[in-house]
Amino acid sequence: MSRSEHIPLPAVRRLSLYLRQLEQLQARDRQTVSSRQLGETLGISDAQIRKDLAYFGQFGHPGIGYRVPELIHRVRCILGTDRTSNVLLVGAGNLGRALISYRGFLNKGFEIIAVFDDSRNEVGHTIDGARHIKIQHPSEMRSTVRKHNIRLGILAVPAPAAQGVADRMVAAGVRAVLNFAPVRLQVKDGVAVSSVDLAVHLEQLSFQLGSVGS
Amino acid sequence: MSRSEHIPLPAVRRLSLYLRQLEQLQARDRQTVSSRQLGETLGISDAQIRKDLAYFGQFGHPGIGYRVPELIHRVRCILGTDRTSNVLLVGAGNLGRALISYRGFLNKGFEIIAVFDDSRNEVGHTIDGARHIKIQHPSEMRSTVRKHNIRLGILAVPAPAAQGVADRMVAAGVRAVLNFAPVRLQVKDGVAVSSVDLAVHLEQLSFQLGSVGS
DNA sequence: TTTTGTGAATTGCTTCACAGCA
DNA sequence: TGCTGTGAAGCAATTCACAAAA
Repeated sequence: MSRSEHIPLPAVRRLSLYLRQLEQLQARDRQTVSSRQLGETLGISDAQIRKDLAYFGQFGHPGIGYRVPELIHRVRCILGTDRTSNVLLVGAGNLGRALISYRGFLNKGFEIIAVFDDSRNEVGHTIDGARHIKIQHPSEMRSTVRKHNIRLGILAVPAPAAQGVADRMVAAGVRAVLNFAPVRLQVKDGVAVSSVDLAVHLEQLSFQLGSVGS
Repeated sequence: MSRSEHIPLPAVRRLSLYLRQLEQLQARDRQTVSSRQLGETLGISDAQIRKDLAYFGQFGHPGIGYRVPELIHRVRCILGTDRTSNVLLVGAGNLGRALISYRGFLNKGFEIIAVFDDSRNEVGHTIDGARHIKIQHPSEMRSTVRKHNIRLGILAVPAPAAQGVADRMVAAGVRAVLNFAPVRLQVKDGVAVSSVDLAVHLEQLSFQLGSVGS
């Protein structure tokens, strides 16, 4: 069962949602949860949840449901967030700074430990928000990636620079890129890209506004 | 053909990508483009593009392709971005400020014209970045929404506050919400929600890292 | 009972392949 | 010839429904 029989990407995305909900349940000292209960808050069917989890193994207990702490551990292992990953970020503009100071990353298993920007007046300076991260010049990227075993990079530069920076990141050894630029990135096989595209989100909402009619 | 025969949501999302690519082509004075050419840069098949566009009408010219300026106009009308929409934003923290100063919105047909935050030391102050937007208290939301005919709201507050703010936005008359909080928002029928979920993106990438093996 | 895990049925989306038009 | 628009075919994802387990 476990891996290899081809897992739908939507199932992986939902796994993240399950994990978050499970963490909330754990915070309330809930010991077990059924697929139906888990799905209710998330608007996902019980069958969907069981099938999603079954792609990765048998974690449930018939008649009982899923044990919350156990399932949290299993899902974290599946997603690879059972240990914290070092992350780099390129682009110390408004968005980049907002991401750096975003608290949510750390307890999700990600830590931004290096920031790059090529503009003169940024390099060498420290980010305002607490943790003393010095902004480095991109030329140092390769050595930093090796030194801290960085596999994931966040791309928060303007669109015209995005592909060039992505190439640099991949050349430096980064294997997964979270892209905020409104551009389709070309990367070699074995490198994963996930894009956050604000225009697409806004236009999708705008379309839905038109469909319902005001 | 046009509306009503049920349009796949993925098709709407791709429409945004087509539009962006078309705008780039127009900037290079390209007059026409075939579905194959349009798809090449985006990694989308020609048949997919023709089918997506056919959900909304017949815009192409056999033997020629699609006329770039014409198709741009048509797609903007479909998405509802042929005229600029007034947008409000709640949450003047790091992320909120980054979004306000983000240039990309305006020429995509969206303008943030009102910002709300309930923390004492924010209300009344002006956002640093250029355009003199005063931060308002949420109690003024309803009147501002009516006054400026706002239908779309951006939610950039911490998770625990998100549902409450969403309720307030909907009560004020907002019909579409772009949500940045890691929470499943409950809204009444007729209100559209689209969520940007960083944890989901990061965990998806983390999973893919594990699948390929380092 | 309750609830899982899973084959079977179904729904939805994408690709194929070709008639028709320029 | 080149290219669109579209029914038919194929594939992928979701839901159904039930045997097995507690």
